[in-house]
Amino acid sequence: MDYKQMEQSLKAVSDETRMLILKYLSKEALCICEFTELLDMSQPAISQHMRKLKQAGLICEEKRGRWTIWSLNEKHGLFEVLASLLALLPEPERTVESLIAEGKKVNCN
Amino acid sequence: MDYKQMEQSLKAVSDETRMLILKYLSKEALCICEFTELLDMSQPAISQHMRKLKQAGLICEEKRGRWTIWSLNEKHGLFEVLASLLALLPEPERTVESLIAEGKKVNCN
DNA sequence: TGCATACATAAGCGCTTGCTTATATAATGA
DNA sequence: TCATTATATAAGCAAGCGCTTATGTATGCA
Repeated sequence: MDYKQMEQSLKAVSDETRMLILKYLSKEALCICEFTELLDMSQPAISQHMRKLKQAGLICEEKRGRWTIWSLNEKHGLFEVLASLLALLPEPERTVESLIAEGKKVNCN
Repeated sequence: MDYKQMEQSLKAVSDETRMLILKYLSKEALCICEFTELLDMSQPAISQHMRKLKQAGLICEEKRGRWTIWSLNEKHGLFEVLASLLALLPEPERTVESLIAEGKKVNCN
């Protein structure tokens, strides 16, 4: 891997919001509207973070109906390192389980 | 490790110049004036990169005479991850050996 | 004592980042 | 068909980044 590529990938990761997004995605695929709930952030803000992660090749999108489902790209050259980084981080307070309990989890299967 | 701390550490790493500095330091301790030669950069620019890496706790300084000798902080929580990241990067074109050959390597022992 | 060396720090400047608000697009459903 | 939903995109703006030049500080040496 060259320096520029690693720089771009690490810059994409080194943001608290995006680290949270990646932490959630390390457990399950999610869509934008779920992140706006989980992170209590505006939809454009989340969309822009997703774009940055996608440009770095760290996540994949899959359009399904109105939703775009995002997941970690396991084929990224830094996937293993990323996984060990995410493992060092605590579980976020707001969980996907609590979303389900509140009936806010989208069912896009 | 909390999110803010990892964000600060990764932000410090995710810069091409600083990745090069860390790559050199993964082999041996060096001082500022050697980096100005190795990276062909101004002294203040290097000093400011060092300050950023030090604030993130990634490197240690040791004052010896007029020189400040910098080395990797092996006790940093991300040291192992950092080492595996640096291992993925190619050797820089300009080597410390070439500095020695040109008589530009400082001997501060 | 005086000058050179090694380094730190500060101000300034152009560029990037991450949010906001506003708007566009595309799919779904009554 | 028309409103709703999910998402993308654009413009604008404050804050941060990385360099420059200028200057301060401490050490070593003649």
